[in-house]
Amino acid sequence: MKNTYRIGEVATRTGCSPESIRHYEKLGLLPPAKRSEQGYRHYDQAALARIGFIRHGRSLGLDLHSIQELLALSDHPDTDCGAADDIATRHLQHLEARIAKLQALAAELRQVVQQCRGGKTADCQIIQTLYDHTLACSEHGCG
Amino acid sequence: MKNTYRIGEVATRTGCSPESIRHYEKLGLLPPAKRSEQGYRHYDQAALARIGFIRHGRSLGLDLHSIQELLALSDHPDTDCGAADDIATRHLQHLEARIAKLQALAAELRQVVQQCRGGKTADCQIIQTLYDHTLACSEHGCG
DNA sequence: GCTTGACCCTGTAACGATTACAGGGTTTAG
DNA sequence: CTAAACCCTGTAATCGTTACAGGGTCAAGC
Repeated sequence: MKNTYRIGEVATRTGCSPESIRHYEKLGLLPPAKRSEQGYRHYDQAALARIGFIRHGRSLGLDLHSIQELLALSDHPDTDCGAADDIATRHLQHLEARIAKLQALAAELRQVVQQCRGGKTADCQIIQTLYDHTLACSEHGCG
Repeated sequence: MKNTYRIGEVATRTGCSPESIRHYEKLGLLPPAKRSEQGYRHYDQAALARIGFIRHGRSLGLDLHSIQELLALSDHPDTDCGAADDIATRHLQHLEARIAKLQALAAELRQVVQQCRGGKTADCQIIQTLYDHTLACSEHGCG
């Protein structure tokens, strides 16, 4: 059981590329890593946990700014939890809005695809629909 | 009824910013616009229709590369319609996959948010869950 | 005539998160 | 001793859009 890891091993353990880890450090989500005499970054378990935190947040679709806010809250255990709840709830609403929009898009695209009866491009209903604004934009206010 | 429009008027008519129009031209989705003596771009009805095509494709979530392919097909009316169908179908599948992923994310995030009971950050379940990989990653293979 | 504001032009950089280099040094295994 | 695999920094690419900077053109109003 090693107590420190170089960036490559951290990458394999966390599923986070070395480039991303360095990027997080540059952005301030990670504190400057300790360096060996040759300048190699070394990470301990706490750093691994922090990178895992970031990765998990990213896998939930949180942006790095939100994750940074959550990390800042985590670094100050005495602050109120409501701020964290706000960030997560805000993101959840953002997600739900995006899902709704994508579903509307998919429904419209499904309709467009179904209109295709084969044949030549000149008669293709997919292309015709894209040219004709009034058809596909009628159901939801696009543009 | 004018027969040509300057870029600003095209922008208001199509809902596409002048910057984007110039960008589409640089990328080759639009042919080089005719210029006035002073170098101002001028557009006719056909160009307006083409920009509308692009905008509509974008509003459906198509990327500019796919739109360029569709425009190329549209420019060659004798080609087979199947290629257009492929592009649209491929994008639809892409959309559906993204929706499914976002829904899984939202479900997980909803669960995380519900665990928050208020209080101090030190006890916040939102932050704890982000630190703890095993909890939230169990349901779908994240990472 | 002269200024003000609204246009237009080009080229470049920013956004967010990641990836891919180039160009160089270090470690490790054969 | 050498080749592969690793590490470093810094820069540029990706995607589509927006925002500049720095300059030219044209209309209306004084």
